Amino acid sequence: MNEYIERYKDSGFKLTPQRLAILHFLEGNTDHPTAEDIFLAVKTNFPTISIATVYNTLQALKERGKVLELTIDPERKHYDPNTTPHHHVVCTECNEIGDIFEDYSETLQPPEYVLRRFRIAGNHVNFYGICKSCQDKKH
Amino acid sequence: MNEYIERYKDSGFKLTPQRLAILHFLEGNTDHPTAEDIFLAVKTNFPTISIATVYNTLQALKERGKVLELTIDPERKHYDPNTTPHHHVVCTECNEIGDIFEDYSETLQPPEYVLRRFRIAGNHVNFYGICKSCQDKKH
DNA sequence: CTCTTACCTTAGAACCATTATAAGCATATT
DNA sequence: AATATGCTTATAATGGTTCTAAGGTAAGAG
Repeated sequence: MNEYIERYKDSGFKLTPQRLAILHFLEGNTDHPTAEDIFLAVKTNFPTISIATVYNTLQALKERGKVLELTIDPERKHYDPNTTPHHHVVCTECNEIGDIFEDYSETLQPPEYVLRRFRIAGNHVNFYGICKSCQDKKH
Repeated sequence: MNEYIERYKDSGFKLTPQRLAILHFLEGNTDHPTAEDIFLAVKTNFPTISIATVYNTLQALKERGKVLELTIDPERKHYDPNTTPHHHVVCTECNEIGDIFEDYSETLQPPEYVLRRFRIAGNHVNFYGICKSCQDKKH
């Protein structure tokens, strides 16, 4: 837990028990949970937590660059504690999201007509497909 | 208008006046409109149209592969009548979306550990940046 | 032609993820 | 101990999207 104290002091981010529980759940999590996923998981150890606290905490983490909000699933937002540049693969059946750690930056150059209209800050690749368990479901 | 009759007969998609108005607005449109954008635009020529009809029509077009639903803007869905493979650039300030017609498919190969878990059907690149008019707004 | 059927449109209600509100709580500072 | 600040919470509000149910339309059957 000292890791957190180190990481968040000076950032005006109070490490309350609720926030520690959320941070602990997110630490190393590669499931790309939704706010509700986080809420339900933390609730088992911390039954009084409110969904509003989850959203508030995610907002604060987002502002501090500690978490990425993913707009990939058309139905809800997902959160990714891995803020290093990487990409994703999404199951078009169940919306499961997987990580892709591959550096495509060399080849992903936006064309001239885009550079004239936008100052580009980053990019992100999504692959779409069907995951194993959804393939199996279709007998 | 005969183009539409040709294009949609046999697909069980009735070409009502409302649908023709929506198709006409979408034809060649590169603005990536939201359902509300479409509703407001069509409403000027067709004041009785309902937003439900816009959503119903978009759903039907989506199912027939005539329109792509874009999950890029965290706030709302956008629709793209251009269904050929292409990519997008998004302004992180105003959510304006631009098209990128560049073929990255050669180099966008998902790694082995992804191919084992997903049957990949496609990919999509988003570039993030700030558009001209938002750059100017920050004086 | 009329009748039937299938599908479409519409207003409004419902839904649901997310955000806002306002009251109470906890902790650090004076 | 008093105060201030920021956090948590339940609940309400918001807003995009979907659902519902009633009526409309037009093509095909008789």
